[in-house]
Amino acid sequence: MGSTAPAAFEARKTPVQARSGVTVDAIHEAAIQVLLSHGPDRLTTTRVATRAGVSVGTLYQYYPHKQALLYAVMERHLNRVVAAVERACGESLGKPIPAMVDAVIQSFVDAKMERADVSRALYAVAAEMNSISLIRHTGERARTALAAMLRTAPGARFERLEETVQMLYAAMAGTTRHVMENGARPEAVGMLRRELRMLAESYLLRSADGRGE
Amino acid sequence: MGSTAPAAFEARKTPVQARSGVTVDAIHEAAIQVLLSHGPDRLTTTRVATRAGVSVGTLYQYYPHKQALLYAVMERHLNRVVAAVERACGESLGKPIPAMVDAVIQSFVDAKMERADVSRALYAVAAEMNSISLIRHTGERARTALAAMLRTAPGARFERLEETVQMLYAAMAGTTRHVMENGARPEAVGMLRRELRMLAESYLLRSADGRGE
DNA sequence: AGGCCGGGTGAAGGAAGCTTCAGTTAAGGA
DNA sequence: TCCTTAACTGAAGCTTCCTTCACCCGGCCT
Repeated sequence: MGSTAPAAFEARKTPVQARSGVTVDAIHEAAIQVLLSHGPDRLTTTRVATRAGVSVGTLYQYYPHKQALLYAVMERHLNRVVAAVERACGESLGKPIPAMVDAVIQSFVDAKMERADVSRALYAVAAEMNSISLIRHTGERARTALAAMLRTAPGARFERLEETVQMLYAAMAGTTRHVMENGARPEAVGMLRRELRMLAESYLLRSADGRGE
Repeated sequence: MGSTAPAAFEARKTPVQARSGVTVDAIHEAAIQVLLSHGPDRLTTTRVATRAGVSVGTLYQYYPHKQALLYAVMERHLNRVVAAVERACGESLGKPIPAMVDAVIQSFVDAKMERADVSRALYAVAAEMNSISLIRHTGERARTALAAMLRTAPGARFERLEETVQMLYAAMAGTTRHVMENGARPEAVGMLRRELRMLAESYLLRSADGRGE
């Protein structure tokens, strides 16, 4: 985990005994809770530690500073989501576009929703991590997987695949974020699933010269 | 200005003489500069004041606290953008869907780009204003205008206009944000314009039962 | 000329947080 | 059982900022 994390954000020490593993998890979870209940600017290391049931000192044993903690939480979440997208893409190679869309949109939304609270909490953090490449890099991975998949769509010929994929991904991420930031109510999620599929499908079919099936 | 701003965020005093108007503008501009060069969490009132060429005291003469300043900057920008969308919608009543899309997407992207730096700087702030209704409220206005426009599209019958509009707006905002956060390079903006139009058009035509002409 | 007032100044008080470190507690092997 | 070492503790130092307030400047009216 975190093999590509910039030096400044690397974890301080790796859990050896079992209990410390539990502690790290508790800290992660606490960070999310605090993020949600107090907001990003009122997240203090002490608060996180208290919520996790440990002392601040313990927190600093695993993370060199506050930012590193947030980075780790973010990383864990993003990895989960891209992994889901990559899997869906891999399993849809060669299928017609509508099937691809079904698979990808579903797994994407599912991954986000499985820990909707985390997603929601992290959007706020993301802004302050702007300069960091983590997010950029993760998006890159997702787009690569999508492009690889679309290239195998039977009968489809994308004029500018790069751009199409970029747009597709931005639309996916953007609309999902929107729903999240408005509370992710079940009916809103249902509508997201339905409409996002429609949006993606109509856009892709239109972009694919050869009609995509 | 700011007639709907919550009491806690209201400006302290309204400029009377000309020079104070200049000062307020300078402070606004400085806030944006600092936001861009230092990031939201390193924006300090002193830094903003210095950059604006005034002293902190002056800043506090117009805004009761830091948040109020950021609120004001945000408000000004959002108003500009929604106004542009509302105008485009108003002028496109009764036109066929592709024409509507052309007008709206163009004015939206234009409005964002006219002060791309502001847009970019404010995304970061937005996260910390999550609880505030300003953003929600502005989105509402935009969606209302879009819905009113789409209702007049000849030959189109939208099954679930509410949802369609919500999705459309989320896609517009989401993709634009994406481009912004990646630096808004000219070619990226060009691609945004082109692809967003295509995406919106194909989605809307597909959503409109009656084909929308 | 005198004084009123919009506008401006910036040192200093005080709160809030991050991070450290000297010291304590608990595991697990010998 | 004893000892080494991982894990944990939390008060205190230090820094950073927000915000205030007592005071200054200069135009304009009488």
